[in-house]
Amino acid sequence: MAIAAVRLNQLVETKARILDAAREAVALSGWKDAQIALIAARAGVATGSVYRYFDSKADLYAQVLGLVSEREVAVVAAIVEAEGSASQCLVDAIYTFSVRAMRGRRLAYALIAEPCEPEIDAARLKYRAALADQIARLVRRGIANGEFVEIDANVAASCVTGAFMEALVGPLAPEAAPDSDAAKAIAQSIAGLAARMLFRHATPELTPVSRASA
Amino acid sequence: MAIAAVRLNQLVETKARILDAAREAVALSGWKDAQIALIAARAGVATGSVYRYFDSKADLYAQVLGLVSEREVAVVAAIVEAEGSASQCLVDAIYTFSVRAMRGRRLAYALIAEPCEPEIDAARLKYRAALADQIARLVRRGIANGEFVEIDANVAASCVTGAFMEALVGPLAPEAAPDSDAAKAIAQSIAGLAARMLFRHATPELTPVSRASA
DNA sequence: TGTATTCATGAATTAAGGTTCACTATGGCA
DNA sequence: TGCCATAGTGAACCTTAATTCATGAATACA
Repeated sequence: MAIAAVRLNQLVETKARILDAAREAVALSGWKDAQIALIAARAGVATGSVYRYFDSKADLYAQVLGLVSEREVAVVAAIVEAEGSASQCLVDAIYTFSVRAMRGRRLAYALIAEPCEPEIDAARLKYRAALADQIARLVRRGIANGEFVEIDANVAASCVTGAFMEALVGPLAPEAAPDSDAAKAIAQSIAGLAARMLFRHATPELTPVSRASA
Repeated sequence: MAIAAVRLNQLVETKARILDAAREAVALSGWKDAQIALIAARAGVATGSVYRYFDSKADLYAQVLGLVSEREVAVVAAIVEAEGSASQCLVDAIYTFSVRAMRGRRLAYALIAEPCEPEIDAARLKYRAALADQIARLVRRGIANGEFVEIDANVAASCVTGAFMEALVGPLAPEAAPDSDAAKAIAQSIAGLAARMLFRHATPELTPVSRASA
């Protein structure tokens, strides 16, 4: 039993290694290198082995995208849950998401904007929807306590999500390369703007200092 | 010379027929039917003939996307140029774009959100950029005359463009099917929200009646 | 009418990478 | 030690459309 567990661990580990290799490849040079043979080589396994862990290429990359997305969605979710005004949480969430994206720019670009296969495109839609869901919760809170204008929470969440995602496309593009300070400034503009959509009254401060390091 | 002109016309006409066929096919059932052989049949020419007019499949679809986009960008540009407050023009532009998109829902879905080949994805980015450029002009005007908050016009334009585009994804999806009235209501929500991002003061009326029929 | 040029045809070819599978290696177990 | 189940291997296979091209038809012009 103990040894069977070791064996199971190896399986889990190999799968993780393939997922990692795939993520790294995408983070390094985008979808053009998202080829089974290349990823297998990078993971140190044979091409065929990939198919012991994943049904298909689409499955593999959907899982890669899912893993990375989950992490980002979780970060946003944590900020959404945080205490404080809905307005401030919204600004923080967008700011943090943006800064993190620009920190891992190549991967973020691949996940958000880079032209890619239809299957990956489809997985992206889910990712965006998951993000929008988190934002929607925050929107409802803000509407409930009077901070935000009264509007359909899902429409509002889509608008907010679209706003900051689209605004990131330019800064994330490989030919752009804002340094850390520029990235923070961009993130602040984006967060301030996108959140303004919903504010009933004045704009809150755009200085999400504390949670920004998340 | 006279006859050469006739001949030239036929060439132009055939090319147009292929473009039309491609557009129709996409408008009918999306990118899955965007196949050279199918489009050729639909246009009433042989498969090989398509290659007398287009370098490649990617070229053909880039041109299809370009043609349709140009029209929409032109509509937006006209509203951007129109007299009146920048705020009102912004709301009108977004409203009109949204209503038009939902009127030609399947094609709009394909152009905006449907998972597709990387080459088409790439063409989409240009389309969005062109739209954002128009919005940016309006943003500059609004900033100049004090209607809008002072903010980088390009970032702002991206946010606005992203906001309404993303908000349209849901309503445009094939499984959704808002009727004409519902579509107008959605368009109004979107336009009102997206534009609010920029307003320095109060929200203007969300009743872009006159230009909405454009 | 003859001929050169251009255009159209669509079956055959190509390409590129995803997927399979017959075989081998490994490690647990009696 | 020998056997079995499970994991690994990677070259060969397939699939699916895009693309080509040898051939034929049509047109302009002398």
